[in-house]
Amino acid sequence: MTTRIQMRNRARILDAALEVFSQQGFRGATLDQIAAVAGLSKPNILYYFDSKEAMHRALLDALLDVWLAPLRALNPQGNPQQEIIGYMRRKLELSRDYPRESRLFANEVLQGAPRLSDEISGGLKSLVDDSAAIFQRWIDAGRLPPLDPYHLIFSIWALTQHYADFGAQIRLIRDGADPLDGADAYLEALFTRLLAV
Amino acid sequence: MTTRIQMRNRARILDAALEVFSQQGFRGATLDQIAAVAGLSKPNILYYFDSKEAMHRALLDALLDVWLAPLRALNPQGNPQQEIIGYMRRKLELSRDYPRESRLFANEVLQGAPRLSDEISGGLKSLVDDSAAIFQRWIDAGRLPPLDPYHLIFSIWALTQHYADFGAQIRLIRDGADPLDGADAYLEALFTRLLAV
DNA sequence: GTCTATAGTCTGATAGAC
DNA sequence: GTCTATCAGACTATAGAC
Repeated sequence: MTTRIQMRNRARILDAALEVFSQQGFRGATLDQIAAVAGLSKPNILYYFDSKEAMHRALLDALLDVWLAPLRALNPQGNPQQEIIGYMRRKLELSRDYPRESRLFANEVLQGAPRLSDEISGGLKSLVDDSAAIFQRWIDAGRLPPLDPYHLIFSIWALTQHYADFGAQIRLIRDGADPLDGADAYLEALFTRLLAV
Repeated sequence: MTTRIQMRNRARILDAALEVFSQQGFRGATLDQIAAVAGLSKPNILYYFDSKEAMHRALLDALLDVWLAPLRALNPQGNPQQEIIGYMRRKLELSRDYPRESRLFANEVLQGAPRLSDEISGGLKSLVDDSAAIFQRWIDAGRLPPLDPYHLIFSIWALTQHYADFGAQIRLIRDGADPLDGADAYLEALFTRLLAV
């Protein structure tokens, strides 16, 4: 049986682990740091998770649903421009609301995705293939300009995730301002121009 | 005096360090790994560099010139569309020719840029400010659409560096193909559409 | 469930022979 | 200049008291 205290502690540990892993990467993070952020002792967090890797895996697995939800929400029957810009907006919201998750994912991919499970990578690939097929049909129907569908998806990821993953650099250049200031309007203008037929 | 052997060993160590740091991050990298890749013993690489951090610093410092060169090549007297697309192309070439350097930099920024020297960050900021001012004058003259100059720069970085930094993810989705396949044509089309007045 | 204590391993760096 | 040997500290994980 799982008590309320157990659930609360698990949640606190995962939140602390996300905080540390997203900033330091897997190997850079230490259980001491995670325990300190969680406000628990080191053996205690290992009572809830078998190992450091188990914590990391739990975070990546939990990430999957949140991360792919915007792409799943794409409607093949909708208006191409509205659908794609809507997808971009939802991805940008993820950068705003879940920057730590974005950096956790970026850290993992940057290191060659060694701990990304087959489930995650497989689900990701088939979802991208399906979405690219939808884009291609819109292009064939003359409702979108002839842009490579895969690169279109990559460019949405690149543009939106950049604000979370490279936020430190943007803050440095813009004197500490919120990296996402003005990003909505800029990206909407960019995609409006890009997708016009 | 510095001999040829010393120079060659220094270069081998730096190349090995780049290989390991770019894939594992600063804390994830170990001197054992770097020594193995360099084909030298651990004490020997510490004979050439005082510490692990000294190696990392040497790499980041060497990175500065290469990394900022494309932005320096911007010509205020040139044609806005050609200048910006030319800048984008040179940045994309960096992702193709120096993906490890791109990932080294990404790792550093992702972790909050704790080891980015003031010289690097200061030089970066003033160069970006100058370039943004050039873009703004082009906009004021009606030669560019009214796009936020800073976000325009961020989007060039995001789009081009993504192919190096997230290459593992792209390779996974595209069945192992070269991440940069078709990127040139796609990005040229994107910026042609974006920058048209 | 949570703690202190600690085992066992890894890591950055140094000592000293050659 | 390069090696073997090794130190001191940090790290993940476990043992065992409570």
